[in-house]
Amino acid sequence: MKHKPTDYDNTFSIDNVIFGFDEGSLKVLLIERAEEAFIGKMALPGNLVRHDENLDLGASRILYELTGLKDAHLEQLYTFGDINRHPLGRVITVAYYSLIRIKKYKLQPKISFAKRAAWIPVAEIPQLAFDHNVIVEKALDRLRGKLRYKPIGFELLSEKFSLSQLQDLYESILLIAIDKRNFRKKILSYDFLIALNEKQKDVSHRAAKLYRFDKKRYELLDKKGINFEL
Amino acid sequence: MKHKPTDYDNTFSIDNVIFGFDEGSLKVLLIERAEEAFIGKMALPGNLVRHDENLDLGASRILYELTGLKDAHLEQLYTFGDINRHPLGRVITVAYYSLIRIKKYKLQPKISFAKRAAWIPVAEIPQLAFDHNVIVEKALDRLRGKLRYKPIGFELLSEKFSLSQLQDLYESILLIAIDKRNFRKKILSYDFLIALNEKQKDVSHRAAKLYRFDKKRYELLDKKGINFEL
DNA sequence: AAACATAGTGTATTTATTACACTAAGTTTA
DNA sequence: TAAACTTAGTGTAATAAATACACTATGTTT
Repeated sequence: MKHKPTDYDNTFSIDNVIFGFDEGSLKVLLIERAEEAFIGKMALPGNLVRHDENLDLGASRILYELTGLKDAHLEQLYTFGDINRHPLGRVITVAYYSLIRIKKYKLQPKISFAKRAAWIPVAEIPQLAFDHNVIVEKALDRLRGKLRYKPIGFELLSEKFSLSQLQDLYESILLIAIDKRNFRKKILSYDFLIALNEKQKDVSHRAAKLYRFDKKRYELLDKKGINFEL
Repeated sequence: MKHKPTDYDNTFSIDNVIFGFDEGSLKVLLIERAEEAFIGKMALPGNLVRHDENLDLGASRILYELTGLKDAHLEQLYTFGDINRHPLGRVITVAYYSLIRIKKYKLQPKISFAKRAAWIPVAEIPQLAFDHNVIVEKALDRLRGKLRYKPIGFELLSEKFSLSQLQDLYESILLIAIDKRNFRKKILSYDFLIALNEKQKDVSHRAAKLYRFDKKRYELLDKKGINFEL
């Protein structure tokens, strides 16, 4: 196989899979590409890493430039490097993922590379550029695995949430049904949820009590060797 | 920051963390480097990925060339890309890991890049080239996490093993003590261990019954949603 | 005031985990 | 050749965790 060098040969890119949860369903942050390759297609917010930039920092920068999001607490997911995954050259991409509260942020691309950014329900993801559908699947697997063993669901809900909202989140991401009483018993038994003196507003039925997740308490339990599991 | 191009700039490498278990302790496969950088230092078996080579295939090829090992069932671990991790240029490395039966293979480097290959107990790993100590730590974390939730311990033991050997393995990798009766009860309850009509030989005490892991049975249970957990 | 929607609560049963100590089968030693 | 040694192998009771299950409470809308 002959090697015709291009600007894209032997480059690294980063692609971010950002999950949010809104209106009862899990969503992914996608951009519409304004440049080749795959111009006009939806894609994960990703771009080339700079020569003088660490991967983790590159991931944050790229996410910010393409969507306006900051402080997303990105975690590395997997690296995709098939020979022909990029039409313009040999580009391997390191995928990162993160969970965020959708409502806290406004989407606003900072560079023209992205025409727009939007939250798309996981069930409605179209065919994406490159191997990005595969990357999203991998991220979903990871999210589902992690959700069971780490108390990360809260990162997707607003600061204050009701137990029913939390249960909904688990049920809709893991695609399982959970008994209400058992769920409450279990999640409260860990003692990392703080009941607030506050209720839901603007609901047309009995308002639910609100809770918040106390990270410090969780870390204490974790250090003691008490492992969360739903 | 100015960019002085070198042969190593913008290249990808692969580093393999291969675990084995022998004489009651966990070991890692290391090579002695015969080329720059870090000539003479111990390192993980790793090298640059070819331009026309997928990452997974590259990992197998590199492992074979440097150690003689084949069919190691490598799994991707993590990608390390700090700017200064490689003294000769910007090289990001994709780490893979695998568990193998030490006794089944003979170590024999196929190219001069590696002066020799050797199994080194995890507790005695010296300072390695590049960021390879960090990579080994990451692989250890992953191994420990996985050992608890997937029946992978068998990949480190010979085909036929006794329950005590298996328990030893868990205890020495996870650094915990396990009750003998409870361990046996639990591991046998999963029904994926087949008792053989065979006993240990060449031991100077009562010989233990041998078992083998039945992968098909495990996969059946897994499909039924029965999750292994030690 | 009745209908509606979601919040909130307890108990009994089943299943899993833990703690715990002796006998069995071989080998080595005196 | 018997005693000492080494590791294999086994069961039960007590405790803790998971499950199954249905009604009342609180507020809103009609």
